[in-house]
Amino acid sequence: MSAPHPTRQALLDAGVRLAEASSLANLSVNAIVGKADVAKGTFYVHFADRKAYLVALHRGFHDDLLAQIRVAIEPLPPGNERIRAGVSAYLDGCLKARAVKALLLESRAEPEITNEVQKRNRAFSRLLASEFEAADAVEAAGAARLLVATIAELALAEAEKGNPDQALRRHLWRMLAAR
Amino acid sequence: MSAPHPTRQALLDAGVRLAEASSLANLSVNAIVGKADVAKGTFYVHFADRKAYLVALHRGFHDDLLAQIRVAIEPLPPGNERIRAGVSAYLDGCLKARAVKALLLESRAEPEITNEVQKRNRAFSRLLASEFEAADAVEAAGAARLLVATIAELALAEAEKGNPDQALRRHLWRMLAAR
DNA sequence: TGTACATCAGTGAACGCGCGTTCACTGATGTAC
DNA sequence: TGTACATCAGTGAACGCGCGTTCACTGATGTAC
Repeated sequence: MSAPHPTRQALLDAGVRLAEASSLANLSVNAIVGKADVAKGTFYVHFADRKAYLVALHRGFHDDLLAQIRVAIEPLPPGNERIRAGVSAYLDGCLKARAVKALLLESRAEPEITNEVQKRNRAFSRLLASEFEAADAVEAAGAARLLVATIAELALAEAEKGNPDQALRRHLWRMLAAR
Repeated sequence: MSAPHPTRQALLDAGVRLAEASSLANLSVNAIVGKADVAKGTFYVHFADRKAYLVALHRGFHDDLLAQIRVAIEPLPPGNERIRAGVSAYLDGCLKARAVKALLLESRAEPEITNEVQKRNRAFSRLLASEFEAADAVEAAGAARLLVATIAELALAEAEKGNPDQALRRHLWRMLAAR
């Protein structure tokens, strides 16, 4: 993992800060370069176009989340405790990243990055399905897809609230067990 | 329920047809009046601005869905069968409305109508929670919220597929039972 | 050590474009007398 | 029946605006000789 160019990173950081404060729709190139305090042309030194920038922003967000999940589940043996640890890592990671509302939800509307979001959600679903000791792999995949959507909704609910919602998490554990 | 003005209805129909074909982002006033074959100024005869139009579009969509659900559950006694009938009516209604992808998902990004979407989702949640014969009303509300998100995701999955996904629905019934 | 050239991140004015919205106007229909 | 006026949906050219993108240029740093 080579160190990214500092100005490129500054532009991505500016995007995260903007997404924290408002919505993806306000992530204009003007706003980004304003926040990063660089000239407009500089944006195009580091990104082919706005679409490429948004994809990069997403990728960074999800890569971070995935890394946190891996750290959380790595020491645990397969089983429900491991699954809950992974899901908790996801939810806690979302809570720390206050840009989650914009990145998780609103970006689904931008046709340019829908593919990226779907790819990431499928990756999460596969990860979850692989934890189910399922006799039928197809059934596990279906269950995982619905559960990933449920988990994302919970992350949004907590993002609005600002802190963990234990009652909702309890419901989630029950759904995970019922699968 | 008084009959709406025909031109106003034509503008709303044009929006639905556009949403079926592409995304909400493409629902520009230009595109709408083009599809409805009226002058641009006519749009503002019937709607205060674009935001008011989008809210009206949503309201129509959800009112239809709710009416279908009410018809489906009305003759049934309380219980799991009634819940499944209501959810099935929702999913089947979404499948018939091919604009569902745009209206259900992408509109969450438009800050102007987020409130409207949240209000409607809360209404669905309350409807679902009221079907649970719960000792604890607070717990039922939490479960209902997560389940509404799961059901919406399933509707999206079926919208992409084009027909009912029985395996996913089976998972949903299991989650509804586990609640 | 000094000169010439190459590289490349950074600059910011300028561009065309499509957007949402406005507004003076038209023309059909209804109402008053 | 005819005339004058009011109402109101509909028109479309024109508006200002902010957007994403381009491009000729700058200036610092590295390389060759």
